[in-house]
Formats: sequence, structure tokens, C-alpha cells
Amino acid sequence: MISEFRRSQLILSARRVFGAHGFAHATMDEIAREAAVAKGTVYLYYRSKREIYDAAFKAGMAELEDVTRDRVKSAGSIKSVIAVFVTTRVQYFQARQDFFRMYMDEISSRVAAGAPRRTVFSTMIERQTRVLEQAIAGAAARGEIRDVDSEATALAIFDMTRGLVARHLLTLQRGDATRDAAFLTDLIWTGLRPGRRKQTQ
Amino acid sequence: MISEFRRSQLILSARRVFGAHGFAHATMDEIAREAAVAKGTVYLYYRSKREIYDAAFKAGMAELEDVTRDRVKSAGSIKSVIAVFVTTRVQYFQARQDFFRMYMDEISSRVAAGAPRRTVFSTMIERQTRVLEQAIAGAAARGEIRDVDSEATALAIFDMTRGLVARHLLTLQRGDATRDAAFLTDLIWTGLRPGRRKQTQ
Amino acid sequence: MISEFRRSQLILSARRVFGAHGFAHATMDEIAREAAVAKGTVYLYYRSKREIYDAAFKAGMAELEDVTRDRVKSAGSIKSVIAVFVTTRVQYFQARQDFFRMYMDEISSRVAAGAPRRTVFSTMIERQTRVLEQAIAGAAARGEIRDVDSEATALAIFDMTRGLVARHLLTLQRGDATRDAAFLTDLIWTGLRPGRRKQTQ
Amino acid sequence: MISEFRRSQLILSARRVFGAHGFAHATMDEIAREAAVAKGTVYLYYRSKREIYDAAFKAGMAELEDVTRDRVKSAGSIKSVIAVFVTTRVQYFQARQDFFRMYMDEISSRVAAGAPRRTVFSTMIERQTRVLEQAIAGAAARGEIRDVDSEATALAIFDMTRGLVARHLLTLQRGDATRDAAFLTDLIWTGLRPGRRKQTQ
DNA sequence: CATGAATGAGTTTTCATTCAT
DNA sequence: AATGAATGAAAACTCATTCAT
Repeated sequence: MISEFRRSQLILSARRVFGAHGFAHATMDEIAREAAVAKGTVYLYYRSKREIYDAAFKAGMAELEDVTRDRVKSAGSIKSVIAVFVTTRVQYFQARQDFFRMYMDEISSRVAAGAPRRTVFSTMIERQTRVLEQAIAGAAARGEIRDVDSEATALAIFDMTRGLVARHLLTLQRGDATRDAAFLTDLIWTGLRPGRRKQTQ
Repeated sequence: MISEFRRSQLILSARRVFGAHGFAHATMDEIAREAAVAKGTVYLYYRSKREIYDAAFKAGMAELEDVTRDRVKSAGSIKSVIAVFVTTRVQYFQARQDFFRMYMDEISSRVAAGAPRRTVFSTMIERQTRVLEQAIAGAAARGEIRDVDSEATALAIFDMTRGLVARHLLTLQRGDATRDAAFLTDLIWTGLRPGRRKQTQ
Repeated sequence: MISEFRRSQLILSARRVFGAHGFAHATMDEIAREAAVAKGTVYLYYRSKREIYDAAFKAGMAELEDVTRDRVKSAGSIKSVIAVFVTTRVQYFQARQDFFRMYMDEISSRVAAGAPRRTVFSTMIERQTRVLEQAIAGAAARGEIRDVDSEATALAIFDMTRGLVARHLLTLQRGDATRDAAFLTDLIWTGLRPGRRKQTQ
Repeated sequence: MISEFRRSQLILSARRVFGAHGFAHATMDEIAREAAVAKGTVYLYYRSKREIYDAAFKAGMAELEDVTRDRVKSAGSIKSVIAVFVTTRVQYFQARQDFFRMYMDEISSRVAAGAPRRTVFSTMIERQTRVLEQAIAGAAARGEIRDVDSEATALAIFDMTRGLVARHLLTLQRGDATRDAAFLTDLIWTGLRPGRRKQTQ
């Protein structure tokens, strides 16, 4: 349908503009220009700046979730799951840098808002770690890795991955994202694999 | 004489307001109101919104750096260094939540800007990891831990710590920050301690 | 389409407001009110206060130049040229008093600025005297008048004309502007016509 | 008296600052700084920005009037009176450029105000021409010059002189102010001296 | 008398949103 | 559906003026 085309065209423009300037400094004018429509037209599809922002963010999150789930599903061992998880996200964000900027901005504004608003977004973010968390929990149950807090572990991996991408964008390092992802995987894996004994101080 | 008291009073108000709304959405009006002075007064002490923001951010970063360095210095083993590093930062950020919000916002806006502007801030952030990085490099040299990329490892710890704090602020989880910090330390330590053999795929 | 009508309507309002208060004391609010549009609308057509001021000033200068050139062109003798020059300007300024006020303000602010900034405006002002100067130089060459510094003479006529208009505006004298213009012409003409002998001290 | 010293010290600073920036852009802060006193002190001597401006302007006008009257008084022939009038003013303004800028600004703002407010200033300005006007009227009565409108003539000389100074300030021409003054005197004198016959069209 | 920190009204400029065509 | 001109609420910043010390 024609209007469906318009919607996604607008979403793409919005991603570009929000990614480049952040929510506050993005203008509806630029989004419209980017999409080659008149400003009023944007309002035919989205009721407000917030709404098109949310739509763009949601679209990116959904895609990221799909990609992650698909790829993780086809992974075998837990070590491979972790590797795939990290690599997939790093690659996705590298390819969709605009979206990654929105993603970072979103997190920071949520932290700023301070409200634990259990919104659609919180839920989406949680679903992203769920996949990983469950894989870890399963592996721990099967004794493939030592017995760790699966949620905390999943979130740690999550955080390291995000930090990795952010740094690559900041320093404009090119190319070795994969190598860094491998490093992360190794570090985590070593931290998780079943030890000879429980380690103490 | 332009009082030092006023300056730090304003810095505190600014931290609160910038923390609550981020740079873009914070208003000078609110900073003034928060400090219980007239708007013009703020401009007597700081020439622009940017300037008071920078001052507030810089003050927080400097304090955090000092606290971290002091505490890390008094730590003994590398395991203890990591534990102290993580715990110190988690505690500091928990106590200065407004500053943490500024900190997150700063990172995300840098990512958004996309420019690897080597500013005072970049330098400050780098100095923060430097302490940890050097400790790791030293430990690796002494064989206390396995031979890892010290920078990448330090940054990973950095990222996990930040993520931890962010999550606690978002979900308003109270109290177990210390427990989570311990978990992180353990995870990392297990990932780093010298293994029986080099692990391969 | 950004209408040409709006543009000139705004120029007229701007002329009125800048004329009444000078650049510094004029407000965009008043220009908008005068044009019966919202303040934001002004910014759709002109990017800044300076820009609409320049546009208004330039428009007046261009018109004045055109009128002067046309009328002077159709004058015959040098005496007639001077008469036409003075009269035309006096009449134009009387009809466009708002513009005259801008004109005065512009000169005084240039004097205040002290910088001999060779701007579009300086050039326009110079073009205004050029016409007269060349007529005088030609007449002198042909022996119609005595041999004087044509530039200094043209500027003197220029200054007297401006002073005349200013005084009429200040004292609100009505009607005798033409008589005064005639007096000026006579004074100048007597000062210029070829004498019996070169006059010395 | 100490406070009299302060007053004139402030007047001088005011002249400098108003001359450099015009009324609107001058700040009380700068005037105070220039006079090396605190801002509040200025208000002990002058109740408002307007008041110190007026005082500074008035002081300059009074001095100019005195100088002009003294010099003109000692001149003999009407030709010499004109020469002295022009030269004196040109020299005074060249030496007191700050004041000249105030003077220009004042005229233009008066023209802008449009009101024929018969203020102290109008009176002062009139007194300045009065000297010249009376000399011309007397000379005409004695047959030294032809029978002209003495007021209009005085004002014309007035205007040319002002224009001359303004141009020198604008173009930063140095040195030939005197030569130009001589030219003006000559032009006027030729225009005024008794002719062989009444000139007609 | 002198100070200079504090005030807050006033100004320019931006931009999300509306609505007549 | 689409347009884009118009709107006006905000927000940063300035500076004359006041007043407690």
C-alpha cells in the first residue's frame, strides 16, 4: 500500500536525522526534507515528533531483535551463542550507525528521566537480553559453564558489546570490530567455563 | 568578590538540572530557580549554558578520578584492584546519580556527534581507564593473570560497570549494587586468572 | 511559494520601524506587529534582524539611486543638473521619511563604527554622488563652470541636501522644502559659475 | 571639590564609550570600567544612562560653542568669519572624534524620533548657527556679500562642515581636513560675494 | 561615598504544530 | 493525500538599575 511505503520511508529519514542530531536537535523540517516530502505530510503519518521518533526507534529495535534471535538460534554450543550474540550486534550496529546513536541517546535519556517507566521500550530491551540469558541459564543447568547468575551475566555481555560499538564509533576505528568481538567472547568464555574447583579469594 | 560558594552552589544546581533533563532540555531558568537566584546571576558566574555544563561535568569527573585513583592505589592484588575499581565507581555514581546521568548523556552525545574530538573530556575519560589498564598490564607482566590485551580488558570492565549503574538507576533497584559489583569482579577475575593451558575453540 | 508580496510588505514595515527607532532600538516584535504577522513569519523571509534591515535599506537606496539617475539624465545645463539633483533628493526623502531616518542612522552608525568598511553600502553611497560628480567634472571641462574639485563639490552639495531634509523633518516645516532647494541651487551655482577672474584671498 | 572631579572624569569616560558604541550599545559597565570606578558609583552621580549621556553631550556642545564663538569673535571680514567657523569646527571634531560620533548619533536619533522636541539640545544646536547667521546677516546688510537668506546660508555651511568631518572619519583620510575646509570656504565665498549683477536663469 | 553582586524585564531566534488551499 | 506558509510558545542571553554592606 502506498501509505505503508511512505511510513517506512519516513522512518528511514527519521533514523538518519535523529541519529545525526539526537532527539532534541533533530527538526521535523530536516526529516521532511530528507524524505523529500512537505513538512505537513510527516504529520499525516505521525502525530508528533515524539511519535515518529518512537516509531523509528521501535523499528530498529525490532529488526535488531529479529536478527539476533535468528542468528543465535542457529548457534550450537554456549560459547558459540555468546560469540554470535556479540558479533551479530556489533555488526548490526556498525551497519546501522544512525540507529546505534538513537539507541545510546535513548538509554541516556531514560537514565536521565529516572523513572522506571515500564514502557514498550523497556520491554524490548529486556527481550534482547532474554535470548542470551536463557541460553546461559540452560548451559549452566547442563553444566557446560559454571553456575552463574544468568541475568547478570547476560547484561554484562550486553554492556560490553554496547561499549565496544560506542568506542568504535567514537574513535572511528575501522575494521577490527570483529577482532574485539572475539576478544570479548574469549574473556567471557574464560570467565564462565566450568572451573576445576570453586574459586575463592 | 564573586564568591566561591556561589560557584559551587550553581554547579550543584546545574548537576541536578542537567542530570534530570540532559543538556538540550535543561534550561537556564530552571538552574537559576534550583539555585534560588535570578537567571542573570547564573550568567555572572558562567558565560553560557555550555560553560556551566562543562564546569559541572568537569567537577564530577575530577572528583571521580581522584576517588578512584586513591582507592585503587591502596589496593593490593590485581583482583583487589578490579574489585575496588568496580565498587568505587558504582558507589560514587550511586551517591551522585545526577552526575551519572550527565555522564551517560555526555557519552551518548559524543557518539551522536560522531566526531572523535579530542577534547578535555576525552582526555579525562581516558585517564579514568588508564589507572585500571596499567594495573592489568602490570599483573599480566608479573604472571598474576593471563596475557590479555590490557586496554580492551580495562574498557570491558569500564563498560560493565557503567551498565550496572545505569540499570540500577533505571530499575531503581536498591541496595544490591554491591552484590552486583562483586559478581562482576568474580566474572572478570575468573576470566583473567592464569589458566592451566591456553584455551582454544 | 514564499510570496514576493510578503517580502515587500515586510520591507515596508521594517522601514517604518527602523525609521522610527533606529536599528538598535527597533524590535522584531514591532516589525511583525506592524506587518500584522506573527514574529516567526518574519524569520521565514529574513534570517535575522540585520538581514531585514539591510534589505530595507538596500531597497530604499536602490530606488533613490534610480530616481536620481533618471531625473538627472533628463536635465540639460549643469545648473539644471544641480537643481534636479537637490530637488529630487529632497522630494524623495520627504516622501519616504522613514527611509531617510534609516539613511541618517546608517551614516551615523558608520561614523561610530569608525571602520572604513568597504561594504555594499559604501559603494551604493558612492554611486549616488558619482552621477553628480561626473556632471560637474564635465561642466568644468567645458568651461561652463569654474575649475573646481568635482568630488569635493559634489559631496558638499550632497551634505547640504541631507542637512536640508534633516532639518525639515526635525522642525516639521512643511511645504517650503522646494524653496529651500532652490536657494541651495542658487548658492551653489553662484559659487560655481565661471567668474571674471580667479578669485584670491 | 572631589565630586566635581568625579563628575568630569565620568563625563570623559562616557564620551569615550558612547562615542565608540553609540547610545544603545554602550554599557554602564564599560563606562564605569573606563572611569575605574564601580558601576554603582556612576549612579551616585548620574541617575540613569540617559542622564550621563545627556551630560556628556551637553559638555561637548558647550565647549564647541565656546571655542567657536571665541574664534569667530576675533575674525575680521565675513570671509574670514566663514573660514574660521569651518576650520574651527573641523579641527575641534578631529580632536574630539568621540564627541563627533555622539553628535552624529544624536542628530540621527532626533531625526528618527521625528518629534520637534524643543529641548535643551535643539537650543544648543541653534545657538551654534546663530553666531554664523548673525555675521552673515550683518555682512549682507553692509553690502559685503549679496543679499541672501542668512539662516539658510548658515545652515548650509553648517551641514557641509559636518559632512566633511564625517567623511574624514569614515575614510580615515588624514591631514587634508584643512585643505578641504579651505575649499569649502572658497566655494561658499564665491557663492556669496557681491556679484556684478543679480544672476538670473 | 563607594562597591559590585543580584535582579528580571526585554530581545532575538528556533521550531513543533496547525490549517487553508 | 499533500502542501508549506503561518503561528507563537520557549529559551538563551544582556544589561540598566538597585541595594545591602
